[in-house]
Amino acid sequence: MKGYDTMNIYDVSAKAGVSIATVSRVLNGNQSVSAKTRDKVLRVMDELGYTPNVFARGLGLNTMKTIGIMCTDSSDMYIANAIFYLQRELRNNGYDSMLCCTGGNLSSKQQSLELLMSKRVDAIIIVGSKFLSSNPDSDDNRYITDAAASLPIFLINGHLAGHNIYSIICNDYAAVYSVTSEMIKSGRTDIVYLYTSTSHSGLNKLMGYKDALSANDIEVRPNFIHLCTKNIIRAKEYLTHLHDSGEDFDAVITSDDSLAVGAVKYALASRISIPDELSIVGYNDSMLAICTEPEITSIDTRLEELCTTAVDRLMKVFSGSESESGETVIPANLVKRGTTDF
Amino acid sequence: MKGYDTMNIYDVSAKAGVSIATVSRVLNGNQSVSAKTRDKVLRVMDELGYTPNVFARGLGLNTMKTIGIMCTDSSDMYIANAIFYLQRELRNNGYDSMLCCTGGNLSSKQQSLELLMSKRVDAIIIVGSKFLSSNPDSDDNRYITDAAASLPIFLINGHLAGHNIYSIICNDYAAVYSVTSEMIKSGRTDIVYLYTSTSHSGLNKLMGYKDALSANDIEVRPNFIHLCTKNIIRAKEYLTHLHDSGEDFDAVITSDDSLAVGAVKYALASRISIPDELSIVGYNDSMLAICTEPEITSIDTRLEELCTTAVDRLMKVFSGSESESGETVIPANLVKRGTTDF
DNA sequence: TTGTATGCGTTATCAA
DNA sequence: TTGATAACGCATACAA
Repeated sequence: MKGYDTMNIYDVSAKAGVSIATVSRVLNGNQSVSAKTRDKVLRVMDELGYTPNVFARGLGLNTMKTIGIMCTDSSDMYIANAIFYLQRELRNNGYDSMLCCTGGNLSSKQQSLELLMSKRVDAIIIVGSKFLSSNPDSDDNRYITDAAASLPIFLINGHLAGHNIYSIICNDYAAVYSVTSEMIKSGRTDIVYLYTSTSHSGLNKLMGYKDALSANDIEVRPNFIHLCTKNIIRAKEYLTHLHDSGEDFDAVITSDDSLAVGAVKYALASRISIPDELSIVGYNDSMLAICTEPEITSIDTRLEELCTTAVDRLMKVFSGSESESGETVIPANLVKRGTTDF
Repeated sequence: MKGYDTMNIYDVSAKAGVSIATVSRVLNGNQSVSAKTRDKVLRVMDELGYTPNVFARGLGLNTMKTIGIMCTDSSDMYIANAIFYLQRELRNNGYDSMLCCTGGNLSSKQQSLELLMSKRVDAIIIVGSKFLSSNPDSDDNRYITDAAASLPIFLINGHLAGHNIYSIICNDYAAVYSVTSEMIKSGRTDIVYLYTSTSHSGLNKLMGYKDALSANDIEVRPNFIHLCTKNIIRAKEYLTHLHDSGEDFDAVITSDDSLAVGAVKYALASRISIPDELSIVGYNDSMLAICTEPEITSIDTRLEELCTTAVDRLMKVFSGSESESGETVIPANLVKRGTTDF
């Protein structure tokens, strides 16, 4: 007993003694069906275990009520959470989702997008700023703007200009600027910045750090800024190296909790007290932030709001009540824990 | 400029001066087309930017080349990783995936399964033992065995008996039995076991712990076994409580890395040295295991192998070369780190 | 309120 | 090797 049953609208119509048009009307909640007829049809559908065939439906309507979700790597905790929220919200609005994890390779991204489009998804949501090329001059994002001619493209935590392209982003610049300023106000001056990515979002954060220093007349020191891979070990190693080479620093701000964990591990290994001698700030407020002792002060980027907002806007685009492309910005939120004393 | 272009097989046939049947043959790589005709058709397709309509195709073939993936919560790191691997493997085999995160609610699970089936997915992969009801006597898993009448159901890290149901699981019992034995052999006798779930897999692990104790003539003490939610804090609290109530223990084995992190935090807070005074073992070998200082010895459940094996078997089922339902068991692997001294 | 007829874009069967 | 044509299951414009 394999494969789907192949009950169709004709079977229902025959058994119910009505036309297929009437069955179809019942199926689609059309009002102009008498209650009596409707009940009969519904009863027959139930008896027969009938389920409508999505292909036939899609053929006429040319939509599957399905949204494509693309990301580079769904095992990244931040992205995994986004997928969860998006999927839940879409479902609440009667849409399903089809997931594509592409990896970092450009041609693989292009291929995935083509694949989703060949499945006739109704829109595409791209999660994570790393998905996009951060070089605005290159043609590397061209395939996305091209696709936007056919269907709405939403970017969660990413930015791309273009018609039919919608960005929902967290105010990363303001978040880092603000926490850096607070750090300075609390008396720290030698603040290291560790980051993971040169994406649009990554560069915004970095700029927030730099500008906050400048605004307080603190010199921006190149060796206090370091690009790590998203990796606990690398962060720990770099700080150890910095320390061993005689540099003094009393705070570390990071673009990801994993790097902050690395900073904590560096301090523990070097017998440096947290937060007295070293203050540490993470980013994303993930589970990693509460794994260490002390637990890590972290910037909550309000991912859930980003996702619900994206789906809300998408539904508005579908209903025609929103047509303006552009950015929606959501402010971040600082969660204070044991690695800071302000 | 919205919506998909609607080039079809007729446009191609007209422009190429052949029948739609011939176009279809070219599309499907049918051999009985002359090279000359094939080239012409391909050229026209390219010029027109034609892409076949999946709905029309699905209507005839009744398949979308899409696999449904179900889980309770894709933001769980273990599951997020599984989704990543599955999606990659399926893609390599020409299949796409449709994700459904259901939450823990039974009716929501049933609804999701119906939804996936209504989209005519070709098979369903269920990830995580928590998805299933662990009560074999209840009818709570009935909807799954029913669905198996229509399409193959695969379980990653879950078990359910039934025709057309395939389980790919890690040998959790053996893994915990083995690490507990090793712990005992290294001289520990007062071993606490913390676990997160009473799923099939969860109970197997617990049994491994109990049996290892019994095999070494060590008493199984009820208060040394504790069910936490998957939560760092709860684990820490319970151990603190145990310690404060005067119980002596020299090892903690857990069913999840998060609980092991809690154990480490307990030890740090109570100034108990690791691993000298307290030895700790985690489970799943996730990123959490390397967040703490010292890093946590953890059981690698070979999730990637589980996933690739599942997809391999699925493809065999599709090709008809595998028809036997049943379990595939993959052994776990102990990754030794700083929280143990054996 | 209900029914009839047609189109949607393929694949597959049968003839030529 | 090709072409004509019949499914495939549904939605919908138009008739009744």
